[in-house]
Amino acid sequence: MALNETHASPKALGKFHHFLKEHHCRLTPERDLVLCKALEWNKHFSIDELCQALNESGTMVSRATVYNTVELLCEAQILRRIHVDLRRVRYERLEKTNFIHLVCNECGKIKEVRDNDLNAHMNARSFTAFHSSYFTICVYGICNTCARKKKKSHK
Amino acid sequence: MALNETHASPKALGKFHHFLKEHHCRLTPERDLVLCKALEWNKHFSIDELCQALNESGTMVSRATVYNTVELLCEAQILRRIHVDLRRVRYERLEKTNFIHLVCNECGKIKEVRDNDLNAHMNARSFTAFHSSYFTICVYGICNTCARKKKKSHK
DNA sequence: TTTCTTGCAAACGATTTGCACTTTG
DNA sequence: CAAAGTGCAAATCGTTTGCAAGAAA
Repeated sequence: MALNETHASPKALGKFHHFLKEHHCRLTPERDLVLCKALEWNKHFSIDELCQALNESGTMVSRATVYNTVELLCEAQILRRIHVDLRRVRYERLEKTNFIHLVCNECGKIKEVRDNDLNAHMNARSFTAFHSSYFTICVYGICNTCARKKKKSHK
Repeated sequence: MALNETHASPKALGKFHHFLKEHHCRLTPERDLVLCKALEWNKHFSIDELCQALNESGTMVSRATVYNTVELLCEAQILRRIHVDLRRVRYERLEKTNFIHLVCNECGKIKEVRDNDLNAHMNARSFTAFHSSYFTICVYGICNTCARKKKKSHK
């Protein structure tokens, strides 16, 4: 069940700090800022969106640091990376329910759909010689809006 | 059942030609060359690998044309694009059985695993207001080789 | 003959890197 | 104080684009 704990859940912050200590990394204000801002999203976001949001809230964190920190957050299993398409890598909270991502090949919009059976199946599944930490499912196709538009313009 | 019809299956070539005509695109030798070379793969490949293979077989096709043609082949439902990670977009024959891609976050290697139940489930599933044409499933984690290495070096 | 393709090279844009400066432990 | 992290700007690299020349229709 995806709880809507907006803003820095102390749980995630603690987890991150623990991860950093364990890996002999330093606790810096920038890292906390990035984490907190990232957790405000209830949907997937891009590095660029995260940077903009940080700028807008007046907290200055350089782009390079954001990249660096988001990478760490992925390793710490707090965020998950989704590769939707060529130029849009996106991130989301790992604790969120795992949705199916419906990607429209025309307009690029992403819709999220839940599939409990599928989740159960994937979570139960194990692989030989491989330790899985998370998975992503993307379905590519065309959304109704674009399909309608295409039909109209085509003939 | 993934048949191993190496080299240009005339079926795919015909399909491509039909697609091109339907979309008022021209039939060019370059497009055929790219298609044929792409079909030689039984695994996923990158644009770069495709270009290299074309060069090695002495057939000169410019990189831009390869990009262009592969795009067309995706639209024609002959190839499928897989977004495994940040810098590696890969392609594979669409007619191939849909495998689960196990991606190692350490070494980047991709292993393919079949899951018939999952395939059946996904193929049977339909989505509201969305017409799906294909899907990809990626599981991220760490392969045994890397896990072993990590354990050794860490402590 | 007209329009689409090709090939080249330049442009692009997200990500990475090098380096001097700052901060944490 | 030493080592790690930060910010900036430059470098990188896969992909895209503009345009002149060439080839389908």
